[in-house]
Amino acid sequence: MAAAPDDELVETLIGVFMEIDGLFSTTSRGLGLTPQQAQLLCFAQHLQPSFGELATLLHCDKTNITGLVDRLQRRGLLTRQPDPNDRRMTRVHLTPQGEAVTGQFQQAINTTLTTRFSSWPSTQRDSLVHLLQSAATALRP
Amino acid sequence: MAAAPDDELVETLIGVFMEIDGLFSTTSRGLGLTPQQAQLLCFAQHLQPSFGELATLLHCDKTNITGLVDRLQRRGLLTRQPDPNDRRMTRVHLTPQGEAVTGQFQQAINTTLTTRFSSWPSTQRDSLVHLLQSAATALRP
DNA sequence: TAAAATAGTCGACGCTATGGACTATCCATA
DNA sequence: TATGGATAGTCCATAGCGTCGACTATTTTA
Repeated sequence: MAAAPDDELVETLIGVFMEIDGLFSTTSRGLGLTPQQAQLLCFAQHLQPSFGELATLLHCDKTNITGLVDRLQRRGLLTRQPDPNDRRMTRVHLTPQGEAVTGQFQQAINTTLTTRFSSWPSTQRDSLVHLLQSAATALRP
Repeated sequence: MAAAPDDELVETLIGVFMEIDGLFSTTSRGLGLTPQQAQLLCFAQHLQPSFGELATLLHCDKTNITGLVDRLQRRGLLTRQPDPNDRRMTRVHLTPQGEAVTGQFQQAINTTLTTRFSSWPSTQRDSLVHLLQSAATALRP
């Protein structure tokens, strides 16, 4: 492959991406959720996002959100709440059951991820956190 | 959130993951491919993977690969080749046209990713590469 | 007040993903 | 060497994802 330095950065970034992708898929499936559903629930946990906000957060069309929310609402994990300030908007609120399963998902991700890094010395972990924070802002255009 | 140090690592990892996820989606869509199709083409570029290998690489069931390959074959981007050593297996080979579009995809990812990091000094880039390589192996169970 | 922009919904269409049943092939080992 | 078990791919049915275009209701702006 004879990777140039830049290609090496790209390559490792994608390697980490694919590992986390797999972790997200298997973890959400284990809880009876699709990855998209799990991601939506995580976004709805602290904000009460509107449908349009969910569409931009999930990088998809707004018409997709309708069905996504329908299925999660049918299972009692969230509710539609009208926005008091703008009657065009609908906001998504998690039910207690939705909070529970979202917490389960996050905890599962958290424990597998932290156990994977448990052998790392804290100095190495700190420098990775620091570099990843810069990388995340660099990646946002 | 008052994140503990470990939660901070998880949080930044997921932040980077989601940015790359969005980049993959928009880039593949721009070339008329789904993200799964683009990923399959990338895997088929240097190896000639069997269907089962593709299934594990893409973290999905083998029954899914049949249709995925069907659609890419119908568009002339790859061919099915019987394995000479094991007549149960079918291997996937890219056509020249498939090589071309795969190269376009990779180059698009590559350039946007490297321009995002263009302002980074090379020492910082090197240490990120080094840490990410360790992280990728740590993430593989 | 009329025109333009925004928020969500619906229907049609194709792609993704799984599970179960099926065929063909390979590989033990009796 | 036969036969039983494992493996590789396919097909079907079903559910979910994702987009586009058209539509209604509600703001916003001119």
